[in-house]
Amino acid sequence: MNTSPRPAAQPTSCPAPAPVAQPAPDPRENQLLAGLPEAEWSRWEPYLELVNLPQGQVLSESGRPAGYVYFPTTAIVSLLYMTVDGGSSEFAVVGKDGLVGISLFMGGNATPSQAVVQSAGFAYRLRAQAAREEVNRAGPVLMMLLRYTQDLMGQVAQTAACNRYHSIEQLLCRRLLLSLDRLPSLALFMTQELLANLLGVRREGVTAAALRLQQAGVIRYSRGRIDVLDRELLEQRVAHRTGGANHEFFSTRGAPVAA
Amino acid sequence: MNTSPRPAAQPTSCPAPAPVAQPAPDPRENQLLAGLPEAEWSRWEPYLELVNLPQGQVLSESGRPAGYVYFPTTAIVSLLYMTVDGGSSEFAVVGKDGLVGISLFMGGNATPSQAVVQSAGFAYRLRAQAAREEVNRAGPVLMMLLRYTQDLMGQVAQTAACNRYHSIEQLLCRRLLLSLDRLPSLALFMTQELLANLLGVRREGVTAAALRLQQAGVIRYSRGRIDVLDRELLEQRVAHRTGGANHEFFSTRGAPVAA
DNA sequence: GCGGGTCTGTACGCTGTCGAACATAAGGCG
DNA sequence: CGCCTTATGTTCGACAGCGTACAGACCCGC
Repeated sequence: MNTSPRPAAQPTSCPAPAPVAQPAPDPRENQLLAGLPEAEWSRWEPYLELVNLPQGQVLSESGRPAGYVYFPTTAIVSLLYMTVDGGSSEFAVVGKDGLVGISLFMGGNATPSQAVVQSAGFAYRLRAQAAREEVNRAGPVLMMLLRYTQDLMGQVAQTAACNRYHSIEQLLCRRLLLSLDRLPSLALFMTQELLANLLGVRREGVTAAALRLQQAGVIRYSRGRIDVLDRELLEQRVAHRTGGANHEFFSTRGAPVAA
Repeated sequence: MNTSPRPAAQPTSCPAPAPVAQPAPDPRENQLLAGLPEAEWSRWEPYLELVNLPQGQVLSESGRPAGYVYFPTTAIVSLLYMTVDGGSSEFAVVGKDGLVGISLFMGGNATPSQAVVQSAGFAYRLRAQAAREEVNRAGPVLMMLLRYTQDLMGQVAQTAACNRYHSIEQLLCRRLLLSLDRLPSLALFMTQELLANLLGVRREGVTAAALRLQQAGVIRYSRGRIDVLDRELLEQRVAHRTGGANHEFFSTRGAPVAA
């Protein structure tokens, strides 16, 4: 059986690429914001506040209510389920495809979860109060929020299934793709240790899997930097049953949310 | 590594206790319905339709939209994530504490999931259209739906974590408790084969775990009937680390939803 | 260019789970 | 009562992942 949960996945150290890239961050890079009708968008725009999220920052915790809803553009955020003994397990990944802070506009949040910035970058945030008001309007924004929530649910359900059936290598491939889908480049900045914590496996397990991937020419990595050389191969390995039939398994990408 | 997903968990055979018990089913046994304010409740009551759900019935599938939202009272429904090769993995359990058909009032449902009646019983159902109209009112009903969705998310996230860290015995204990929390009695009607499919493990693994539980006086079972003798012991075993420190782990019960 | 911290690679024994195949028991039904 | 189906129990070898411990490799700062 699996035993101790991995330590909490908030690396105090991780080789983020210095003070992060500085390109102009357009709020509409976030797909949810981009999908808003003009009317709602112009109402919101003045209230959106640009923030630079350093890797490791905690955006929300189960106990106290976070004051903002975050719409990442270049940042990536991990949603972690916290165990009683301080461990954690990632159950969803949010990037430019989504938003952090669902619990703000859906009633009480009793789930021991945490949102931690996993990859430094930019996000736009909105005061919780503003978000709640939008819910009461029962307009397109509410629909957007509901659609995204639905999508997130799908991602979490898939995570549950993967956690049950996948090998470490498969989990790793899937996780790399989750980040890849939310970044412009093919370079990921995360150590094997961090990956192990997110996936809930041993660091050595990640090392072994990463080695295989590197030898197969799928990725190249060194000290916290991972370059994806062949995305297709990566996708194949998620589905690939190592021994046995070669059927597909889980699709990796979440369904596109905002049109 | 884990390999093949378990076969789909829709047992064509399962020793349900004949034509099910026939007690008078009060809609307000469902906690969500019970939590509605008077105004909403009286608006809804005429539209609620009592249905008797046989074990194995599929309430909704990813492809086609189900026409109803179901509020179980005595029935229990499994939410299953479907894999591409026909396997399935349970990611949530819904009983009198919740509702089936979230995707009806939240936009597009791209998740390959299925809602299957796991334990025969009664439920009240409402036409999808009626549910959608309530969302647009942005009233207490919407709040109720959002709160429950939030709760469900928590349950799914927990399932993901459990699937990563728990042993078969722990998974089994948790699953028994999930059913127990949604039934009036201490008798569960499910074969080890069915349990194995829900949990995503081998039937033999369930047999071994169940044997240990029986020998420890936690449960007693025979051919599809499981009697829980000591619920507390069951709860302990979910958290219990077999070897090593004895800290708690995940709480089993979902947070109460409707006040 | 030397030292220390961090990230990655390797090894060993152990246990839980898997796949497969088969043995026993408990009900249902004719 | 006896047969057949279904549920549960048992066994065996294989192997992925775990815990632990340690060795190299790379980077940074002094």
